[in-house]
Amino acid sequence: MSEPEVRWLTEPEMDAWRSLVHVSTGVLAMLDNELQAEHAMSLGDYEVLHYLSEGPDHAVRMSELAATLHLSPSGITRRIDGLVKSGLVERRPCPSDRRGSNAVLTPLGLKVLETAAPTHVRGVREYFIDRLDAGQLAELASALSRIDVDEQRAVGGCDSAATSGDG
Amino acid sequence: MSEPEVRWLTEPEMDAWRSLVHVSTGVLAMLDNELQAEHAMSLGDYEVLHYLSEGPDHAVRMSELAATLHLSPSGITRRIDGLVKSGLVERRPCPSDRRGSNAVLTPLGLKVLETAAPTHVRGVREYFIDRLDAGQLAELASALSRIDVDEQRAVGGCDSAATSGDG
DNA sequence: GAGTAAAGGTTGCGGACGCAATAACTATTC
DNA sequence: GAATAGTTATTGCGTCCGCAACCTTTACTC
Repeated sequence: MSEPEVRWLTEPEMDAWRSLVHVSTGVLAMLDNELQAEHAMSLGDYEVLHYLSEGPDHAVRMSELAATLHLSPSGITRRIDGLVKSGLVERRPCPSDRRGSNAVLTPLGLKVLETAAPTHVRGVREYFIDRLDAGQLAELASALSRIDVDEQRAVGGCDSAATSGDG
Repeated sequence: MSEPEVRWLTEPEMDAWRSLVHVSTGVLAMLDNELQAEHAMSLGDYEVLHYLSEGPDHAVRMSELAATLHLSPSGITRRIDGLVKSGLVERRPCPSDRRGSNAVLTPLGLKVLETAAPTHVRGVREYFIDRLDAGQLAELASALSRIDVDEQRAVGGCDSAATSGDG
């Protein structure tokens, strides 16, 4: 038994795929640059703070953070390490499961998040939202929602995104 | 003069943005995992080979590779370093500009690309293309094409993506 | 309860990559 | 032509993060 026939991508399919990668990695890089320049903060850290701010009591389980942000266990551990060292996040034992930890937003962390938020939101608008009309945005969201990534294992060498790079 | 009024994101706007990031980093991570598992190759390397295969004489300028893949100059240098060490790519001086280098696909590199391509294409279909109908795909491509990332500087700390990086 | 399997989280290690500095070359201005 | 500024690519250094190994706690099986 040999190859079960490859269905190569058509031109429009290839275009759509490349656009998705190019746009998302490009916009993410620009947002990161802006946060870095104006608030000395990475987009990754911003995303952690933002997600914590939505959790009950501003607390989220480490494993949940990792899954949401597509980080490995060690990745989320060290990201939280950094935020703890900066005083933006605290680690607390999880009451219901003594294996686990919660990452908790500190008052300072909330303050920093609120300070950085305008920069981030402005960027998301400028580079993404405001370039589409409401209809396009709805179509795009609907299309993307059909692609439920989390049914599969998605942690691992995220290379270029980072490039896919990757990373 | 204080804040020039932040236009916060509406619910659907936020959804669209988060979906874009989540889907793209997630799909990139899965594709990278598959290439890694089946061909011991990163998605980033695959993308370089693929892009080289489309250049005239299978050659592309370093700076052009960097811009296309959203990598910094040092990033593309070391990625090519690795591919040269594996024998998949050669470096050649650029005839028209003696500062520059071309990365050139070797016969082995082309062979490796062709071997890995079915895995990659199958993944792109499975996780992305085949979950949308033709209309959705066209809408999505059209929407994304409105977001021309390269008008701005997009190289810099591409953090989460790369999500991972999203990857 | 004892024994095994599985899950949550941390650490050592190594790879990938951005930034700053540098070298080589080109373009521009005088 | 000389001087200056800009572009291209590479290297030193530091950071981020995935993998594998490990420890602790929980879940499952008997």
